[in-house]
Amino acid sequence: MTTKKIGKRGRPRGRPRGFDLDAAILSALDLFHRKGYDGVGVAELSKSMGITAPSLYSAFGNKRSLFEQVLKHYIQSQGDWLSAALSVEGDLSEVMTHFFACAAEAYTRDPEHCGCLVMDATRNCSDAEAKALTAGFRSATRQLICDYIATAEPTISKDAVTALSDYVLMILVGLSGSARDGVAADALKATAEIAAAGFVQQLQHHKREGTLNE
Amino acid sequence: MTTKKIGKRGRPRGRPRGFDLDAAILSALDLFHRKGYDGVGVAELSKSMGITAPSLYSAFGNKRSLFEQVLKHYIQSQGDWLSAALSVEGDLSEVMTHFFACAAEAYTRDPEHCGCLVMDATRNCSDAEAKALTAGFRSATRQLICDYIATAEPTISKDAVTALSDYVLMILVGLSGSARDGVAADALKATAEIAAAGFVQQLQHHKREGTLNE
DNA sequence: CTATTTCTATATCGAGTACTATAGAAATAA
DNA sequence: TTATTTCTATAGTACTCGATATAGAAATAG
Repeated sequence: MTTKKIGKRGRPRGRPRGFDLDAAILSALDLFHRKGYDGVGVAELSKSMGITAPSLYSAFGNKRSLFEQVLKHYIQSQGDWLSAALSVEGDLSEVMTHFFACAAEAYTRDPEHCGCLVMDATRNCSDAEAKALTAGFRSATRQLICDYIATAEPTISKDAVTALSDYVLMILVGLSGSARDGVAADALKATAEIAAAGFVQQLQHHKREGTLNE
Repeated sequence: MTTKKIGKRGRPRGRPRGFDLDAAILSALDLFHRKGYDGVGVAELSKSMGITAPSLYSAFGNKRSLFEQVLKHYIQSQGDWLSAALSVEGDLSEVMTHFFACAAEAYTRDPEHCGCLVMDATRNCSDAEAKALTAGFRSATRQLICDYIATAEPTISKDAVTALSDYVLMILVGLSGSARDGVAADALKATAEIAAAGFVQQLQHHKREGTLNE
């Protein structure tokens, strides 16, 4: 993990790396998603990548730093369903109902990689810094949802936005955990619909409150 | 873990055990609840119990068997809120709203032991048999809820009971996981109320279906 | 070519994992 | 008392953990 001095022909000075970084990250993502952070060892990671431990450390620093890069890659690739689900047309109730359905679908799409890496990869993890990494991404997700709700429904109170956002995140935790517990895709989708009904009802409750106070 | 031959005075033959079994199980429960199954080692367990590893193995067999006994103790003590919450007077909607509130309260009552042992202790666990133990208790919980709903509302279809039970368990997973993620007690209680609203609405939907088909 | 840089492979570090063989201590029964 | 049973403590099994020191191989620059 040292900075590379670039030669005149654009290539770094010494012997070039003998493996593909992105492929290695994908390989690590596969394992971290299956087994969680503590469930995977460096030996298994390096073997799955087809490289040796020193090469892994040279390329990624350490296990935690590799996990961080895996998380970022995950957000950019698999995590795109989130922003996509919030980009559809419709009022807030419709969008969030669609959003919950998308979550249930995303969390069960690949039976080998159930649930969400951000939600569940560091559960019962002994490494506090690794837990902080996922916590940061969860916090960012919560902020995203907060902003979306506040923009879509400017009339409801800040407290109401907070409560609804907390609820949405709790549902994501529940859907991800249930998916990892083996709940089937259609069953999870049905529970997501019920969860959406709760959101819609609570939102209408807050909207009534808002108009009463005008 | 051998069977003990009882002497004439009711006490076993040899040297009696020098520590309290129940206190040891409580000590193990404390650690398993904090850190999960894989997060605790036998050395830490025995140290916390104030005994040595051989004494632990003699008394409990192995780590997994100790965990099993801890789980059973947990169900009988902390888990009593579940049956208690289902024993109150009221219609199904009222009871389940109370049930969700009780779950949120139970999962945040002790800040040192957030969430539910059955829901979260074996997340990302490498021991398949330990995972099967918690899965069995989750399955029993689901059955309990299934039976309760079917008894309280005999008119709704079997599929509706299944869908509602799946939803309840998903909410428990979400509440437990969120509690372990550090969501505050009052915030979790607010989300539990929204989740209850979803249950009530879906139940009324199924009841309308039921009366239409009569 | 030589010198330099950087990758890779072997082998290993100390610490921790679940678990146990052995011996001694403490209770019992006879 | 002596013999038996069972607990406890020391020490150690073989294994895995994350991480690395060292040496050699392969690419560069000059």
